Amino acid sequence: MTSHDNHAFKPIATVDLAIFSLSPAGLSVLLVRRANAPFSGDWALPGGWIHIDEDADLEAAARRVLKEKTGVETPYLEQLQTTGSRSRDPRGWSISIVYIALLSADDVAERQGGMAAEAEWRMIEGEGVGCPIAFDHAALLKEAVGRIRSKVEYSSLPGHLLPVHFTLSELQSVYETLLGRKLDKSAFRKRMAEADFLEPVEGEMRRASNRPAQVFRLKDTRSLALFDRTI
Amino acid sequence: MTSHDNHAFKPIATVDLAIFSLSPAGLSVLLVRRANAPFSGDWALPGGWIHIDEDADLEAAARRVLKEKTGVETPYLEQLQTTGSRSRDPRGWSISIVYIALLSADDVAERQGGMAAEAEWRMIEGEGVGCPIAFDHAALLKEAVGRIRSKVEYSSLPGHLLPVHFTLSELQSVYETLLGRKLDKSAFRKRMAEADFLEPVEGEMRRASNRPAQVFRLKDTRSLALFDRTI
DNA sequence: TAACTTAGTTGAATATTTACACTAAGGTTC
DNA sequence: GAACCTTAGTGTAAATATTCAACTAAGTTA
Repeated sequence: MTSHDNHAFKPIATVDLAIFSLSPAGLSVLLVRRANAPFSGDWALPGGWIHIDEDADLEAAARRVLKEKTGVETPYLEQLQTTGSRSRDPRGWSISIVYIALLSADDVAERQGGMAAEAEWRMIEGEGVGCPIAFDHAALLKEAVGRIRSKVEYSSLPGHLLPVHFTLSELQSVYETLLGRKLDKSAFRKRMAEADFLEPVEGEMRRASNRPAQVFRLKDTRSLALFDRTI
Repeated sequence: MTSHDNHAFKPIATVDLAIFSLSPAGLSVLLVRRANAPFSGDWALPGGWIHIDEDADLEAAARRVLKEKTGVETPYLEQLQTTGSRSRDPRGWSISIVYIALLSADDVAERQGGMAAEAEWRMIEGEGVGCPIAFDHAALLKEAVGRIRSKVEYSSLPGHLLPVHFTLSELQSVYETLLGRKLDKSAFRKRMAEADFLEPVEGEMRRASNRPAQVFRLKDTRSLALFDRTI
């Protein structure tokens, strides 16, 4: 290519994932305990090398890592950002391509067995988890949490954390939990209707000791719907 | 680290830039002509290897490339996305970290000399330039143009393409050009005032054969202001 | 069957947006 | 220098959207 071709820099490159799910009190992220140096024994975001033979592209690598750690194959997945520097890994100049994955509560419930050993869900408190984590993963997690909280304001993001089937009241409740404030029921329903990302599951009603509620599902589990305005 | 440590994959990694400026009819992007294989002689987004000794982190690498190609040191710079795949470069599995840079019209005017030879401004028409470009750069450019057009709707982005000093009418005109539609003057001025990213240059007025206009500048040339709603 | 609970809708008061007209401040023309 | 032209900048009334809270609906439980 250029004169640089001879000493073309090949960095250490990993794909790391901030995998989120919903716990009753709010957002949780999946952490794994590192088995080897550096940071052996510390908690970290799950990640791994790109497998040149196995992975066709970056997103495929992210899906592979996700499947290895959780057993889940069809999450909502989006690229967050890439960090790279001389100092973030003691082994040398390294790059991390970070993805955000959102797991449906159904996936979390079903795949308890498929979870990697030494993996653990940790509640998000404020901008991160309460304990130190390896590398610059605390900063990456902070970015991820910021992106998620921001997108709750103007997208269908919370719908991707619920079970496949849910009611409007359940959806509203997740928005309220993630936003940390109450929403008006009628305004909320109007926004959801406008954004047009839900479809009723015909004939399915959630029954309790009161008026039954219509059950809905996402029209598209692979992409977010964006609102014209904040919720 | 893990058993992968022995065959830790080290991809080809470059930092590539979509450098935008304003021409009278709209947005332009800087392309360079490739001197070597692959795609020798083709136009491409400017980019380069990471210099392990010179660059502390990815953004530093992007700034270095930008300075080499344009002479500009203080642009607005933001990371767009990272692509990586087996097939995007014939030399093997490769990664490109793509940045968007916005150049002030003053920078473009002043640094005509500092520009790299074999570099050229190309008008954006629709989603890209009218001619084929190397690698997957057409797709990257399309993403970059999409991000820019989207951010015009809810941010101060167009202000970073103007000369350092400008009037509100000039700013509105850039918004209109990039959006492809006319805006209401009074609503536009209200948005700008709310967003609070402009400061008047005291005593400076743009004079013509009509009422003089107050001259403004950005309060912060390194970051975008985001609006509460679309413009 | 009355009471209770949550689902889902309606509507009046309030705030925001939009469209457009208006005033302001120069230079230019005659 | 007065009338006129052009663009800067502001004001306002009508239309639209949001907010807040009450209302009706449909089930279970006592």
